[in-house]
Amino acid sequence: MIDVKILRESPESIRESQIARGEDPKAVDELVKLEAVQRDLLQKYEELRAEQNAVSKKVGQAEASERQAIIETTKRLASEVQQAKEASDKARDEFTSKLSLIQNVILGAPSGGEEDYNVLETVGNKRDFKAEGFEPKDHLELGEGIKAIDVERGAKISGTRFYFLTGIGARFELALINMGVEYALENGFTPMVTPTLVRPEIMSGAGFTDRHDDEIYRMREPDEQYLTGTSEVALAGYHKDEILDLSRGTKRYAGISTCYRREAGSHGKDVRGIIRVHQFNKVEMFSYATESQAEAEHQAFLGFEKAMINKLELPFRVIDTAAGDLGSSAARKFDCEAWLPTQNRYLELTSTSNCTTFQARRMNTRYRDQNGKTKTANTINGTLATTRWLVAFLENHQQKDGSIYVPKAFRKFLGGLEVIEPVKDFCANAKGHAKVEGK
RNA sequence: GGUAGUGUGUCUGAGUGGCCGAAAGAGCACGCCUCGAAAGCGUGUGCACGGUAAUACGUGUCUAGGGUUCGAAUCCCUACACUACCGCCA
Repeated sequence: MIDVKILRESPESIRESQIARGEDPKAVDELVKLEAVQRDLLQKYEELRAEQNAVSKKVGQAEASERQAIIETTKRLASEVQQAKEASDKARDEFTSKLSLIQNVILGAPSGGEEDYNVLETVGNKRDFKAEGFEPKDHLELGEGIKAIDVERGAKISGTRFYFLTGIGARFELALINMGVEYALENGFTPMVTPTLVRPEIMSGAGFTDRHDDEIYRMREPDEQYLTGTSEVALAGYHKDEILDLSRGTKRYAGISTCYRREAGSHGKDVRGIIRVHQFNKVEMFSYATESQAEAEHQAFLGFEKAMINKLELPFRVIDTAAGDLGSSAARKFDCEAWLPTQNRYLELTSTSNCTTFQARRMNTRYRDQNGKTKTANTINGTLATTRWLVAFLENHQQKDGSIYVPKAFRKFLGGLEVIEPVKDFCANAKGHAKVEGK
């Protein structure tokens, strides 16, 4: 939720932000009017209420003889107050429900839609498979070759866009998570295994509202929880209604959780393999920061993501996402996208957003500044590692014979494996991939 | 799932219809004392919104939402949470 103060004091900045996102700025003008109406009605109610309180107070002190007369007048007042309150509440509800539809005010993001991102940086070199003398295979073919991915049985068991990670695939997943957690620890994050079912107010507080029905799983009645698509949701709610001490730096958490996404709006997109799936695992960075810490923390998150991708020796680029492609909570978002040789395009591996005060406002998470004043906290989130990395890993590190090179920094998390060899038979242990470091 | 109890400010905790935004203590801030600190003493100390040049002032807030009443921390209902016991279960 955006700050009402900004709406009152500089609605122009919100208008501009909405325009950059490709939204109709008329909604902002309407909100300004609604806010004034709402405030006016609130004042009227409060005046009446003050009068009622004053008169009611006299009842207790009055002599028995005059008490009855006073009660008569307060009775009349009480019904007026009731009416004024109803009018005021109604105006407030209308205002807040419309206010909550306004997305966060952007912070330097380029304006425009999905294609209007800025490329900030390109890291590493794309491999030249022609020069190497073979046609690259895609991640699914490779994954099946080393018996790491089984989408057929995934579909049999759960439906399309589900998969099994088998043998070395399952080990890759655990290794990646372990590497992420170890790296997070080195950088002052507290690892957290989070709930993946959350109450509706946590879901909407984090900025995932019912508007996103086609993206979100929800429990059947009478259970009201949502399945979260990222541990960001649980971590954004973790400090709900709390006042944090951020005087010694940001509060950093690394959420480890399974993530669930309906992907109902993405028919026909990324249908092959495990690029876009309903369920995956993720290590997610999440930070609470003061106003002055927030942008630096966002940059730090981007740095952590780049470092992690470098550990896997993947070629990638960093983009500054355009306003129209930001989530409603984000004021700015950087994505790291790995090169996908078989599709001749980049694929999003990480995403880090600065949500400024948008999430924390509804969660009522605050901190005290140097003067002891309470202020709404800023939240920053970012992917540290996730199942999708397997796709980029397989495609970029494949060798002519279908084996997969394991980057040095990653080996210790994978039992010392240097190369993953294709295997004929399904094999749940490492014996089928026996090239171990040092041997 | 059932029954019972509990839910008060940063924390502990008093408060059973008007004198309660709330005793007391702790914590915190400031001052005195001290070379400095601790102890001691004194003063102050919630939040949100409206309002003001700033004060003043007003409204709301004792888990949340309803209700009763002229008036609710206090009485009633519902939800949520916690605790205990029972049941069930990995």
